[in-house]
Amino acid sequence: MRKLTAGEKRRSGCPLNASVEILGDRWSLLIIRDMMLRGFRTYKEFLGSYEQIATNILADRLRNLEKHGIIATEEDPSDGRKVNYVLTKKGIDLAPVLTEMVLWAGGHEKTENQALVQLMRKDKEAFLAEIRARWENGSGKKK
Amino acid sequence: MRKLTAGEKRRSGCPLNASVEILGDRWSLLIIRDMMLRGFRTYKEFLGSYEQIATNILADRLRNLEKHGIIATEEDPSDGRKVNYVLTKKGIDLAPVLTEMVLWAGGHEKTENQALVQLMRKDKEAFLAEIRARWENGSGKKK
DNA sequence: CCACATTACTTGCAAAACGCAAGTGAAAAA
DNA sequence: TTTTTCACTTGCGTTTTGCAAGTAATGTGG
Repeated sequence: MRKLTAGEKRRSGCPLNASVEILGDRWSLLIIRDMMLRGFRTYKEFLGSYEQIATNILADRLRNLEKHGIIATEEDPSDGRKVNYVLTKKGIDLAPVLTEMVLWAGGHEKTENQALVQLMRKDKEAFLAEIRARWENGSGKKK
Repeated sequence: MRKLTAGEKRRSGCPLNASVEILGDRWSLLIIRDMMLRGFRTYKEFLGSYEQIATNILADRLRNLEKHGIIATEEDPSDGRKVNYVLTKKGIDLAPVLTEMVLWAGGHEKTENQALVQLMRKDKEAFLAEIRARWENGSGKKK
């Protein structure tokens, strides 16, 4: 559990408020999604995602997620220009949050990717177990 | 499932993106929390909540939640000044999302109300069933 | 019945966040 | 060695947020 750094003050001690202060914007969870579900790791990959985040916002969000210990950076051993972003344990633990948000919208809004929704709905625990397994062995990539 | 009204365009069809576009701000989920967990129903009660939302933001967020069919308004039979806000089925269905966000922050951030976190952790399904039951019989209030 | 209180807002304005377009510097590729 | 790629930063206009104050409708006490 990280401490709050100097300037930070929470509006309240409520756990939901903490989540909302850290993740409550239009981009942070989409970045997590791209890492968790699509195996994205680089700035360029995030920029290529369908929702078209702006470059400065992406840089800001990555900084923020790292500051909160949700992602970490690694330098690419084979390419000095690249920065690889990876989920930490804290980041992987957001899988149930993402899942419930997908299920909620999948059931109440007109959305695509109903295949994913069906998969999650059919066996939520198996789905979560697979994500955890993928990240436990380092890569975050599908086998 | 509601249709998108004229001016609205989703950045993508991803269900997570839909959730984030509807609920991804610093206040909407706190309002849902106050309704779901504390039985709040009026503008004044929301204003009195610990996080101190501004009056114009509250009005805007309530409008938005109603527009998305997450809450509904009822006029108070005994007091013509009051407007009672209640969760719809779609709103109640956000309970798992709230729960997972509470559990995540409860486990990874320094927060208060660990009693709630423990309760959710110990038997998540029972907790969700109780919330649904409370709202099924109309009131949303604890017995 | 009349003054005052309460409820649910709206309005105005300053500050912060967001988003687009363009630019930069370091490393790799041609 | 020139060009391309990658991960950003900077400038600037627009939108959102947040504070303070105001308003209209309804209810209450004397």
